[in-house]
Amino acid sequence: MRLSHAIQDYLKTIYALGVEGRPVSTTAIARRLGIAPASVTGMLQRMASMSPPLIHYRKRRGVTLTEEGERIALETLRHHRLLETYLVVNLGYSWDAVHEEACRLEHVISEDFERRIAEALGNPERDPHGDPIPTPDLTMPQSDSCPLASLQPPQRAVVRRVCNEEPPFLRHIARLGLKPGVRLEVLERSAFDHNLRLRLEGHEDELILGPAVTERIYVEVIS
Amino acid sequence: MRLSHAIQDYLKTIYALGVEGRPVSTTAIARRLGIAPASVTGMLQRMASMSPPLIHYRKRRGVTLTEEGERIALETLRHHRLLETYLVVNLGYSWDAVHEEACRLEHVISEDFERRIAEALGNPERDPHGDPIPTPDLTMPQSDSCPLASLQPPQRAVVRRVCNEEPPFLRHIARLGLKPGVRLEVLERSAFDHNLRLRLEGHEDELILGPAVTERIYVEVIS
DNA sequence: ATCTTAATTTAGGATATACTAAATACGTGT
DNA sequence: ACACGTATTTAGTATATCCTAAATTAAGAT
Repeated sequence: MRLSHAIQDYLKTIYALGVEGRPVSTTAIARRLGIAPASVTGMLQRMASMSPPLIHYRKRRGVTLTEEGERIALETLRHHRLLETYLVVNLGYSWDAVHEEACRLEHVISEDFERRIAEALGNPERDPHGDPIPTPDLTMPQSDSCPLASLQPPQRAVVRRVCNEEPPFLRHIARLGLKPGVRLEVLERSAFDHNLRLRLEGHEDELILGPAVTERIYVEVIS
Repeated sequence: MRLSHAIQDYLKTIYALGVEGRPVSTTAIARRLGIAPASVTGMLQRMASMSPPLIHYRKRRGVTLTEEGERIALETLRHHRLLETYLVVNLGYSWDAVHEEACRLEHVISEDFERRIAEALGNPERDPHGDPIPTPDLTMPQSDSCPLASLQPPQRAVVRRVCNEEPPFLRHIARLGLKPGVRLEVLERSAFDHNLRLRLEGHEDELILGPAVTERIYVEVIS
């Protein structure tokens, strides 16, 4: 049975908000999707009473995904991230412009289309922002990156992932040269504002970044 | 203002059925879209009363497109045919598999996406079936092809266009080698069933085709 | 234990897009 | 001019997805 775009978006959202199986609240979903909480309640009730059910719903306790719900969330996420990658690699989009386009395309492409772009890209494991792409059998590649914000001088690390889809943020990051794959060294962490001073590999000048940035950038520490 | 997929489909259909400005009937639209005539009436009324109106609607007389309606029909058709071309040329689809995929994608791609695939393809004027692709300023390329069915021996012609999207039909045509660009010579036209006997350039054996096929294949006569 | 506030759900509507059944208009042949 | 069959429209419903306003529940503070 073909599910609606709206439902696919709900599932993606619940997947994204539900770290380690903890239930996701109505309000959190509403905020993320930009719709009224009351509308979310209605939809959650419907999704819980479908067969098979897409979510476990406990009144006023929040929701978690069923196996079926997670399957569809991952399917949609795979579409999204493969599309983002394809748009950048094969159609010359800049990385800040792909999210919106992929959000619309992800709901309508066929499994055939998915397979073809995956193959054209060489079955990538990461999209241009470094987000892991669910594999064809819908398991999410794991990685042990941590927020840049958690590093201490003089640790060195590689940028792995930028966790914010907003175009202005992404343009800012790109201008600084912080794209996935870039190596960096933390020079100083200031006490109260938690700013980080760091140097990027191959760059002369230093950067100072606040937590609003460093918490969104995930890195892998170089031992 | 962004129009719904449904409305875009109605406009495409009215465009396709409305040869030389003649009004299109409710029933014809319903048949083509596979929905009930009553549903079409409702939608046509809505489309006629939008601002700007998308169609001229005269009760029980049928509808024609307004300038705005035609603009959107052509825009959608441009999307559709560029997508079909892109799927065949850049993603290796066979020509009988692209219609369905393009029907879903055409409603969600951005103008930016349109521009990029057009450029990647070298701004083609025809899709894989030979259908003309509206230009970026939304004029439809004209051509003077005619149905293969209208030829008489010993006329010679080039296949230009196959006017039927059904995958089995397209597979049949491809198996015969009748793709756009192929030259052929009409050897005989039989009197009552209007079968055509013909030979394709570069093929040894002859073909005999009935009107169900020859009326769907458009050719340009070689003088 | 109660009060207050924030989160959530219920109730009642709106819109877009379909449906079926019934009513109406049109065009053709007599 | 009329009657019949076909095309079309109207009327009344259904579903999906959103909304706002009001009611309810839960959780933390006094």
